[in-house]
Parts: sequence; C-alpha cells; structure tokens
Amino acid sequence: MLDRALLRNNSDRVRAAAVNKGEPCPIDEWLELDERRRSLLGETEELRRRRNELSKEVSSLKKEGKEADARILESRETGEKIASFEKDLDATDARMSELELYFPNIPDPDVPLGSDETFNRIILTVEEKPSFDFKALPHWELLGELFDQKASGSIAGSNFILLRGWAAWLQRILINWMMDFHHRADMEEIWVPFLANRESMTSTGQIPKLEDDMYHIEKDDLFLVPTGEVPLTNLYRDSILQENDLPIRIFGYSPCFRREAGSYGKDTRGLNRVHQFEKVEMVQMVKPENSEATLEKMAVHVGEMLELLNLPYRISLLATGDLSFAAAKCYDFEVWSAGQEKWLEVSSVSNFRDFQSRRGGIRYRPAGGGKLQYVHTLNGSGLALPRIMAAIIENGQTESGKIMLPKVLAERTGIEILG
RNA sequence: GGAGAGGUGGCCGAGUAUGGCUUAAGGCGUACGCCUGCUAAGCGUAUGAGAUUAACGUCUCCGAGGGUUCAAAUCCCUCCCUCUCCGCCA
Repeated sequence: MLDRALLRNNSDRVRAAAVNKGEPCPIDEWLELDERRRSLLGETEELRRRRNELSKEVSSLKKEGKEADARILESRETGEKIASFEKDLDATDARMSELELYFPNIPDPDVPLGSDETFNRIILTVEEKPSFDFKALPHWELLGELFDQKASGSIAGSNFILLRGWAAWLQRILINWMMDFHHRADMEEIWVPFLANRESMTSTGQIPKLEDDMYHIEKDDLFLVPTGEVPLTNLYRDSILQENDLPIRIFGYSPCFRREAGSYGKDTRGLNRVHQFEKVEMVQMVKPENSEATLEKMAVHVGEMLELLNLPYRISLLATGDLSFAAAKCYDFEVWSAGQEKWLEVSSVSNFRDFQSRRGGIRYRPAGGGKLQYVHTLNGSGLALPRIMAAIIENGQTESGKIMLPKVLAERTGIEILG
C-alpha cells in the first residue's frame, strides 16, 4: 500500500510505476474520490462537533433540573444528518481503500526499465559449469523411481512431488543444512503456521492480485501459504516496535503451495514447477535508512550458500516488468542445472520498503521519540528446495548415474555418493 | 464441539452494576530538566494513535461489525481472538 499523501501529491509517479510494472492503475478514480471524501469529511465533522456540543448542554441542563427538549430535538435532527453523511463518507472511504490495494509498489530508481524478464540485468555470474565426458542427464532420469509421479498423482494430483529413498533424505538434510547456516548468521529461527488468514495474505500483498493462485480452504477462509514470507512478515502485523528491537532478522521453513493455474509446458517437467515445494525463507525488518544496505547483505548471504553448495549461479537485477507487485527492488538467483542445460531460479531477495508494513501496520518508535515510522521489510529465499535438489543431482552426476554430494553436505553427513 | 473468564494507549491496569464533569485514572517505560564526586536512587515536567487543515482547531478510535439513545468504553445483538476446564484426537 502506498501513502495517501503520495497518491495525492505524486500521482504521476504512481501512474508511471504501474505502467512500468504492467499493472492497472485506478489513480484517476482514486483522486476524484479523495476530493469528495475530504469535502464530505469536513461537513460531517462540523455536524459531529455540533452534536457533541448539544450533548454537553443537555447534560448540564438536566443536572440543573431544567428542561432540554429544544436541544434534544436539534441533536436528534443533527444525528440524522450525520448518519446520512457518514453513509456516503464510509462508502467513499471503502472504495478508496479497495483501490489502494491495487496500486503496485514503486520500483527503486536503479531498477532497469523494461516490460519483461528480457530486460533483467545480470550483475554477477559465478560460472564454473561442470563438464562431463558423457551425456549429462536431467534430474528426473537420474532420480528414476525415487521421483514417483504416479504415486503423487494418485495421492494428490499432477505436479505434486513424492520422493523416495535418498531423494527424500537429500531434501531433508538440505533443509537442515540451510537452517543451520542461518542460525550461524545469528538470525532467529521461527516455526510458522502453514495456513494463513485473509488479513495476513492482504498485508504481504498476495491478496487481491494473486488470490486465484493460492489454495483456499473455503470453510475456514484460510489459505495455504504460497511462501514463508507470509507468516514470517505477519508475525509483527499491527504492532509497534521499539527502535532497538530493529533489525528483526528471522527465518523459517515452510512448504509453499501454489496452484500455478495456467502454467503448462516443458518448464513443468520434473521438479521445476510444482504445486507444493519446500523452502527456507528469511525476513528482515529494518529502519528505512538501512533497507538498501540490508538488501545487499542478504544477497551476499544467499550467494555464500550457493558457493558452499558448489553450484554455478548468476544474479539478476529484475526489470520493472518482472518485479513483483509488492517489491521495490529484487535480485533473482539462478543456478546452473547441467542435465537440463539451463538456469533455474532458486531465490528472490527483495526490498519491499514500507509497502508491506503499511498494509500490515508494522511500525516502530524512534529512540529519541517522535512520530511512529513504518519499518522496511525485506525477504529472501534461502533457498527453494526442489530446484536446488535438481541442480545438485544434475551437476553431481557420474557416468554410472550416481550422485557426488557437494563437499559441505558430504562432511556434514559422512555420505559422499548417492545412488 | 461444550461451559466459564477475558480483550481498554508502547506495556501493565482502573473504569462497565447506576450511560452524561472520562478531555480514559494510576503505574511502568520513554524524553527533557533538576539534584547528588561518578553511577544508582530521588525530584519536576512532558508523553497514545489516526484523519483533516496553511495554521489554530475539529473529528474519530476502548477486539471487529451492527443496534438502542439527545448522548455508549459502559446497555442489546452478531462475529473474531486469548485463557481455564470438559469432550474429541496425533
């Protein structure tokens, strides 16, 4: 959500941001309503002031034992007028609030301008791609029956994952390794609910835009979380923090549920695009002046993980058209997957500035006093499991179809080769 | 799912029986000042949020939403959440 003052005074910036992100922008309707609202508000407040005044007069007249019928009558008539004004005012305000949910966040000035991912700027490539003197296989062939699509299909449906044997084991130890890595970086581990309510989904920005991409439990009006970002960020919804509570640095594991409605094609093969995947997510809440530096630090942290896992990777600064609705700036991390011979997105690290904290009411009190400020929120995947699994399996394959584990995992588990 | 008790400013906590000097007491915390070799303590002052306005000011907010009333933190209805006990259950 954007500041109403910004919408009112910088409507051109809002309009430009929406165009660059490829989002609709109901700013003209909003501006009209804003005019109307302020005028209604003035009149309503004047009437309410009068009613308050009359109430006091009635009160003191009655105390003196005098009659107050004239005042009571006027107060009643004023009340009726107020009710009619309020009805109009409430409707106007409600419509404005509804529209405000549709304004996307404004991209940072250094975000490349462009309508889609072809405008993303690759800012770093750590490219020591493995080479094989045999034909490298994609992970689904290497996994074979350990990646049991027939079973997951019959249990849940297509594009759900069922892993067996060492494949299941690898995913579990990867999750543990990732979480321990964040632990050592001095973040607080959080175990979160995997379902979230409508308010939570609205504050992080999934609702209204992505509502149809989520699994929804109608009976309880709950959503299966599409990312750990939702419960982690909403941990501090509607709260006022002290300045020395900041920065808040938390992380947690969650499965991520996405309907992926309408996305079919070759990208859906294997572990690349599925309805439920596992992910470890980091969230930080910082003072506004620190969010840019924090974004860089989080990106470095994610890069370290990929280097430890010995995965070739590259970092893209997303262009405006590829930037998500709520983000102001985002780095995407992609790892090289040798069997498929392509880059797979495994992490997004984003700065949301005050966009989510406004929606969710996450503020802090500056140490020297003064007005409450909205925190800046950031999040980053650290990391998304299935594609990391795919890359580890494909990059570590041997001619005989076994998998060499990255050193860091081999040392941790005492197991060097899978399969 | 059933019964009971609760939800009031950053936090704690009065106020609800009897609607109207509540402009929400008091405390903690915080800020500033005073005082004391330093520190701690003590004393004094200030201190909720939001909307609107050039400003003064005005209005709104006591879990959420309705209702009654000239007037609602207070009375009525619906819902949500927390705690305790019971039921069910991994």
